[in-house]
Amino acid sequence: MKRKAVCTDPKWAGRADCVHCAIRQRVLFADLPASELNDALIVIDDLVYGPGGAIYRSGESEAVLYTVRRGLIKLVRSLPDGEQRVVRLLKTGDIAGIEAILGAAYKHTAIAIGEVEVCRIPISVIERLELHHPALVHQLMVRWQSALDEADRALVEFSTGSAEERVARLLLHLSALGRDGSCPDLARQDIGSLLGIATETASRAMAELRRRGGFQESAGGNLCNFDRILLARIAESS
Amino acid sequence: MKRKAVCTDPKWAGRADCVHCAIRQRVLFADLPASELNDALIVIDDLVYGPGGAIYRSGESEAVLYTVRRGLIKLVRSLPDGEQRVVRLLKTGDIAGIEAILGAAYKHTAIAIGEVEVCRIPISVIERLELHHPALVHQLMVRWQSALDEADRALVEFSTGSAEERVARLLLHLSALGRDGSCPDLARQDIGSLLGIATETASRAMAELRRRGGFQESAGGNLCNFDRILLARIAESS
DNA sequence: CGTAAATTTGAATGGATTCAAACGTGGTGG
DNA sequence: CCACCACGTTTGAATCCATTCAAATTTACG
Repeated sequence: MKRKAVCTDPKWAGRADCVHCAIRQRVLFADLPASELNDALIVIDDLVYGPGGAIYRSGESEAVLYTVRRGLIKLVRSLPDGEQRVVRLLKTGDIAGIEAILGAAYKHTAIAIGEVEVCRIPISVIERLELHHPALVHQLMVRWQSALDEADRALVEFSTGSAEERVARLLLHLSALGRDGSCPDLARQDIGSLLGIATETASRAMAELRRRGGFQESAGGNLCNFDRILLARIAESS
Repeated sequence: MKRKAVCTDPKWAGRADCVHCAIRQRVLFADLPASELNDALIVIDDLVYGPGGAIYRSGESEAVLYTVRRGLIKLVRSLPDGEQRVVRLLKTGDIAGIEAILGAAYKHTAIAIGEVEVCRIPISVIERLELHHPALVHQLMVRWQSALDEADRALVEFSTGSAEERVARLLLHLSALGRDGSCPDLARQDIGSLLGIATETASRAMAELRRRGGFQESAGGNLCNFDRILLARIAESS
């Protein structure tokens, strides 16, 4: 119901071209032969979401999963009392909504941070490919495991220690994502929700780390020039 | 190297008997025919660990995973600075060390809380059964997903809000595990490490909840008679 | 029964939160 | 083009909750 006729959907960027995909070796179909992919990609769409755009919402079930091609996605989960928390961040190559494979409703709401490009892959494609390619099953397991690793990281690194330690660990993590050593400047509210601290506390910690030379901000509003040694020292100074 | 000759290992309780297993419908082999299991169980051991016993340790790689038959296991992860945190608890039917399927080293240290009985399943058994039974693959995915759910729960419910809220949520969770409405009285240190609060804070919060009638303690040192309505109200009183 | 370990309780400290206000910035409309 | 508003960020100050250190108490166990 979300999907309109192709040309009227502002998010639609085109049919996917898995065979020539620039990040193919990083995604789910890494181990599949090109011949198999041609059949699949007729139903795989390439979508672009703007900042704050919702890829899917908690409780929906669409029988679709998404591969992140570009940008950063936050997975948000709500507490019964209305408070909500960012559970983890998804980067290029990660999968959003993997629980759809099991027929389950989405467990989180997935929101684009900045501009995000994703591939929308129906579960039916996975199921069809799965039959003949055990490698895909293995890839799925790898993805599940790395989601689990990230979840554990969120708990151990981002939810333990003082506010400054947590922010330092987050910056170390983010700065290691891209290859150019820069990373988007997250909203203070998102930082707080991810680290389990108040927005103001996140702002204070960021200001303090910048003042101490832990990082700088580039023209495009990105963070750069991280002093990883300094940040690492702060991150472990319990 | 940990495994001694069968009869000299004090943990060894016998060969597994999957076909007649009392919790078979709750474990990994739920969907497999009995005929297949007979071949497998010759290498599946039934082990019993005492309180504090280590099923495996972080960094080891044994090509073995474990099914929890009885008791509670805590998965512990250490921070670089030496501090350690309980990442999540495993209950009857859960799998410990599922990452071994991917050939990875164990990501946590698994410690028995109270007496714990587990089945020790070599990965080779999984791989052999996997070939002919897609249902097992599906079961594995289900397990991975539920581990992920539990990890998210640890973050959202156990690592958010005031100390009292967290303890109330933990008690609600624990009291829902067994069918008799009782649960083991966790060590205050474990509660603290699981909820990200100090041991003393955990003790104070438990005392306060007991004083308010949130639960009582039975003869066996277990907790019982939970006032789930009261606990739920406390858990959501942000 | 006696020692070690865990739990509980107390009091002081400190860090994070909260409430408020000031500041900067981007966008809209006059 | 500028005024103005909305929104996010930053900063300040008071409060509160959790931590920390310490000691008392209970429990577990040889």
